[in-house]
Parts: sequence; C-alpha cells; structure tokens
Amino acid sequence: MTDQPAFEQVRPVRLYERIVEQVEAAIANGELVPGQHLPSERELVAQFGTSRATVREALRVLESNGLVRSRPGDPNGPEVLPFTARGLSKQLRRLARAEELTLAQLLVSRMMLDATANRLAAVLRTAEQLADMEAAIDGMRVALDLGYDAFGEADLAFHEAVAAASGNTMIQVSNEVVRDTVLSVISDRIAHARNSKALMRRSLEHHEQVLDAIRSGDGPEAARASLQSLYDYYAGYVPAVERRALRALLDPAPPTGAG
Amino acid sequence: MTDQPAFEQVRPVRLYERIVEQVEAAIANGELVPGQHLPSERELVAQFGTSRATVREALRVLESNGLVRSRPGDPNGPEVLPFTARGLSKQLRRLARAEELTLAQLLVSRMMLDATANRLAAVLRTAEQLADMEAAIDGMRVALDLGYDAFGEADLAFHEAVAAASGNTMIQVSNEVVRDTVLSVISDRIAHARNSKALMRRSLEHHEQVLDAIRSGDGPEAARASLQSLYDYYAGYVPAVERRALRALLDPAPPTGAG
DNA sequence: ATGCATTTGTTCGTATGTATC
DNA sequence: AGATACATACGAACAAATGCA
Repeated sequence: MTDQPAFEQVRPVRLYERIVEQVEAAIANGELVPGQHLPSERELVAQFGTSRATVREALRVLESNGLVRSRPGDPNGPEVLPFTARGLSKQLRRLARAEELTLAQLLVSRMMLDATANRLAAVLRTAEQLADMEAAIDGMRVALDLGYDAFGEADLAFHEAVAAASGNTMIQVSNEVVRDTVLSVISDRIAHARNSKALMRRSLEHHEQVLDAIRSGDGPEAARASLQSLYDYYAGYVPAVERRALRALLDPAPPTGAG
Repeated sequence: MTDQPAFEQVRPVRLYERIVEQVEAAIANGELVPGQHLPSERELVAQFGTSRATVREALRVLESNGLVRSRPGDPNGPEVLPFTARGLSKQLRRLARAEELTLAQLLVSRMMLDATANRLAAVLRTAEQLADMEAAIDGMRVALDLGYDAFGEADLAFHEAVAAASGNTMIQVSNEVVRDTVLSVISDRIAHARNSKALMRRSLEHHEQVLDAIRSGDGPEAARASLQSLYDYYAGYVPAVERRALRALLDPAPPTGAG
C-alpha cells in the first residue's frame, strides 16, 4: 500500500517562526494563561538558544497579533494578554480594504449574523436579557430628540443585548467586528443622512418589531424583521447589481413569481 | 459646545510599529501593488532612519500578516503579496479556541454559515459553479463503496463549491474554519460511526436535495435542506439542553403549537 | 520617597549562506 | 563561473524605563 513517497513541499522556516509557534501553542493549550508572564528576553534567549534579535522578532509578531505585550523595564517579562477581537477586526478591515470584501458582502454577513442572533435570542433569552433590550429601545426612543450620536449608541446597545442573549460567542464577536467594519467603510457616505429624524423613527419602529417578536418567542419573525430593517437602512448604499445577494436573504418565498 | 477636552489615552508607540503603519498604508491605498517589491532592508534603513534590527522587526510583522515576503539574497527586496484570507483564518481559529466554544455553539455557527451560503448560491451561482457541485455529488455517490475517507472528501468538495458560489469571502472563510474546528472537536467520537453506509446514503440524499434546490434557484429550500441535513447528522452529539439552539434554526414555523 | 538592579528599546558591527546578473 | 548585493543570524553595547528594596 506504499503508493508514492508523497513528499511535502519544503520552505525555509525562520527561527523566529518556530519561537512564535511554540509560544502560540503554549497559550492555545492553556500552559500559558492571560495574566501570566513569559520569561525575560534574555531568559528566552537562553531557553531557545538563539540570539536576542531573533527572540525579539518573535515577540514583535506575537505582540502585533495581540497575544502578548512587553514593556520596557518590566522585570516580569512580556505579559500574556486576554483574548480580544482586535486582531480579527484588523484582518477583516484589511480584507475589506483590499476590496476582496465589498460593502455588499459585509452587509450580507451582517444580516446573516444579526438575523441568527435574533432568532436564537427569541428562544433562549432570559428575563434579565429581555429587560436589557427593552431598556435599549427606551433609550432609542428618548434619543430621537437628542440627535444621531445618542440614537446610534442606544441602537448599538440593543444589538449587543441581542447578541449576548443569543448565547453564541462566535456570532456575538463576529457581529461586533462586522458591524464596526461596515460603519468604517461607509461612515463618510452615511454621515449627511444621519440626522434625518424620519430615518431614526423608521429604524425605531423596526427595532420595536424585532423586540416584540423576541418577547413573544417568535424566532422566525424576529429574524425576518431584523433582515428587513437592515435592508431598508443600508441597501441604498449598495450598487444595484449586488443588491441581489441582499434580497436573497429576505423573502422566504421562492422567486417563482413575477419579476 | 466644548464639552470636555476628551483626551486620548497615550501609549508608547514603537519605532517598528510606525514602519509597519507606513507600509500598510502604502499597500492599502494602492501605492504598493502585489508583485511590486519594497526597497532592500539597507535601503529601508536609510529611508526610515532607524537601525537594521528595527526595520527587520517591522518586516517580520508584515510577513506574519501575509502582506510581504522576503527571501535571503533577493536583490529585488521584499515582495508585496496578493491578499489572502490566511490571517483572517488564523484569527478566527484563535477566537474558536480562546472562547472555548461548545460544540453546540460551533454547530449553530456552521448551520448559519452553510444555510446562508446555500441560499446565496441558489441565486448567484454560475453554470460552471453548478457543474462543480454536481461533480462533487457524483463523487459522493461513487465513494459510497469506497469508505468514509473518500466520501468525506467529496462532501468537503461540495461544501466548498457552494461556499465559492456564495460570492462572499467572509462566509467562505468562516465556514471553512468552523467546519475544521467542528471536525477536530468530535472526530474521535464520530470515527466509529463513520463507516456506516446507511449514514452516508442518508447524507447523500440530503445533499442531493440541496443541489436540486440550488439548481432550481430556490434559496429558501436550499437553506432549509442544508439545515436539516446538518441537524440530523450532528444533533446526536449535542447535549439535550443545548439542542434547543440548534432547533431554533430549523423550523420557519413559530413555536406556538403544542410542546 | 530614593536609588539600585534589571529589563526592554534601539543601535552598530560582523560572519555566513543565498539569489541574481 | 564569479562577483555582487542580499537576508539571516549572532554578539556587544548604551539609554530609557520599570519594579523592588
């Protein structure tokens, strides 16, 4: 059964990469816990048997990925950081800028994430989480007269309350990151339309629909309403050809009808 | 209207970070295009006015983020790379590990991603992409008699064809990562059941349903069938209490009926 | 509150193997 | 095939920053 040797392609693996791998592995499997400290640079030099420059290159990479932080003069050595979504956010933004991710793609992702979070929240929410959502909606209602900044803040609070109630960290974090990325991509274009009170009122109505559905435990309706809300709010910024993808998420009815 | 000064937090910004920022910016705004080359390390030392080690730390960070690649002896200098989703994939994997996602959470994410990809693919697929899916299904059919390894491979090919046809890089990459993670979590438990021909046949039927829906452009049906397929295949491995979340994604009908 | 020992940030010099012309 | 310029990696050094006695 010895088919063929099946050699793998080899590429030169730098010393600093091996150090990165070892530290990453140690963090991944729990040997190193956030708050703990790595040995000092010179100690690492001894342990890895390389020069200080090499160790430092590895530390810089780990640092830029948000895994550790080293400060000058700290005798404790580089600190292992708790997880943040900063690296994920950075990569997404990069992807968006490279125009591998169009606004339409980002919005599709956002609709998917938000709709699913709402659907889950309708079933899984606790009374306390429901109260958080209601408080956020109240905040939006009050903020109608305070301008978009306050309104946007309350809006954000609602979506985060829903995401938390979904009980799914993956969806929660992804949604957060995608939401930020969407805003960073079109914030300039959307700025002039923001203060339209009519838009805010409409948005509020949509959110109230979603909340009603969640309150009554109707997941599909919560999902439907949130999809419609996002579509109405953002579709105008998407080129017409790409709007097909957004619409594909909307109607549960097959498109066998008239055009 | 001058509320308060609103000072920002300051933290020491390393020299290597500034270099990274400048190069990233140059790539982001198109000054540097994939295929182009940065000046040699020594030339960069002159331009940035720092030492070699500092420039190298910056290059290592850029390299680990997949933006450039430097080879020893290359007189052209470090090459600017075309964009890949490798960095995003790495960060997503980190999220999955760090947050200690339960199997239920991973499966919910997988169902969400796969259903959306199918829904989009039903509307956006090209003829060629449809052919890829059909080829994959044919492969599954053939592999019924070849055992699970071949079957799983064809299965994977189908899902990747669908993801590609969704036209959404975010969904494609996320789905890939989540799928891998799910398998790595339960591969041991599922191994003994793998070779059940009945299971494979049932899985094939489900996939054929999905393909039919995609072929006829029926997004909602494609989503429904894929959700049902994943649920049937994996729900048994999820603790009963957590199964509620999975079921919440299934029925479009509100749960107002009998318990 | 002060100093001291230690650590990091950064620089310079050098030896070695490599890719290109 | 050789010359040249390059990246990899090492070692020593100094200034600034930190934590602890």
